[in-house]
Amino acid sequence: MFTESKRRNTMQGTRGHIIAVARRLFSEYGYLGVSMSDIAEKLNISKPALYYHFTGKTEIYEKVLDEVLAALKLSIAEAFNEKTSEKKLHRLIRDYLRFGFREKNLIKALTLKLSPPDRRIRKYIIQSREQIARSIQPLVEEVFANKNLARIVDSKLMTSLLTGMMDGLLLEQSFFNERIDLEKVPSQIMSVLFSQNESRILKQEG
Amino acid sequence: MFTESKRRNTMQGTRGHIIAVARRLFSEYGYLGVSMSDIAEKLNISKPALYYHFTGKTEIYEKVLDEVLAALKLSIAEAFNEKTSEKKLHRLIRDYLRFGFREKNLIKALTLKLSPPDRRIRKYIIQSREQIARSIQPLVEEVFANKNLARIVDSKLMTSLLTGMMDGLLLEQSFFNERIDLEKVPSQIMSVLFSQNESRILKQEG
DNA sequence: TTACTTACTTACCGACCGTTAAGTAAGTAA
DNA sequence: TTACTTACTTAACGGTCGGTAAGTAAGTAA
Repeated sequence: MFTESKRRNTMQGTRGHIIAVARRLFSEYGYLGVSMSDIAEKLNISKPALYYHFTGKTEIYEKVLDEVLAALKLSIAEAFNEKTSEKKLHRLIRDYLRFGFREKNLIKALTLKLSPPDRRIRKYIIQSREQIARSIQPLVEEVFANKNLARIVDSKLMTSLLTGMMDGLLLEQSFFNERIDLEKVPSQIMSVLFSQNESRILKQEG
Repeated sequence: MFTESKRRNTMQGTRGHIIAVARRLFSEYGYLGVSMSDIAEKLNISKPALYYHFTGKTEIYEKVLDEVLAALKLSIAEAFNEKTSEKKLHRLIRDYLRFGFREKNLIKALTLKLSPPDRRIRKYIIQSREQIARSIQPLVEEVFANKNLARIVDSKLMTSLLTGMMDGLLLEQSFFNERIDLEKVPSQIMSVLFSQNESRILKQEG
């Protein structure tokens, strides 16, 4: 029989370790900034061992993206558990920023043109971003509905401005090393985007 | 004497060509995505010829940044020629977005960690970004001064949100290939950021 | 015990990286 | 003409890249 305990390294376990380590490296240094040797070294295994588990660098990157984007989607879904629209959006902003801070360069790196074999990764990222935007937009619409701004800016652009703002903050923050204050900034973003004259939308949620 | 006309390639002329070509390439593919061979090939000269004019890749990149950032600063300075604060800011936003579109990956690429010899480039970029932020902030303050928001969000964060928003839009736009509509978007950004109940701040400027 | 699979390792491949050494044709200065 | 400088070229360097071929120790199945 297959005695799990005596096996020192199971296929699945090692794959998981590789992805976890690669995720940290790619998030920090970007796709071009991380070599297969870097990954292997961090794992204390040989470079070719990586090719036992994956077909190549591209596949590893793809699996890392799978994991990360799944986590982001989950995080967004959870924000919908909050009670009011405002609280939902507030939490979504906070979690998005938190996420973006951890995975700094993972996606950003891919905006750079890549060699042909990596086009499908690009496609995959674009798809994922579209999905994310689509999941945010209804929420923006809700919060946004009864404001006067709705006559000037449609909710799609508004969503775009919101995600843009968040991405931009993350970009800026990766230059200067000040961390975004997740206690305050989400509220302030909401004030800026959605407040009219009076703006006492939100405290923190418990 | 020095007969300029018979000389086929003058030092300065060639340097200028190299920088111009390198600028286009770095803007499109980022620092790591462009090799010295790429640059040389586009110029129809040999790779070592580049080392006659520059000490290395780093210096070329630095000169490209010099040129580009000077252009951006000039463009910002020109925005201050407009008459009202609103028009100034409107034009600044438009020009910033236009600029960012052209130089997509030039600066973004540098958010990725670089090898030690390139640290100074990073430093240089950070400095430049700080300068730019400082030049925008007073304008934000002006437009922002008599709005209620000023009590909730300070002008520094507001500036940060503005540049963040613009950078984020550019980032997003580099994923999907839709161009930003420079006729409309700047006004809409201003509406979102600065409008209170009534928002008829701006048409276009002639 | 024997045959086979799993999970690696060592050694190496060709391509390309940024960079340098050495040579050279053309132009300039005396 | 001679000596020198300018603006390159060809050839090659050591290093690293992503990827592969071949061998191997340990575990499993009969």
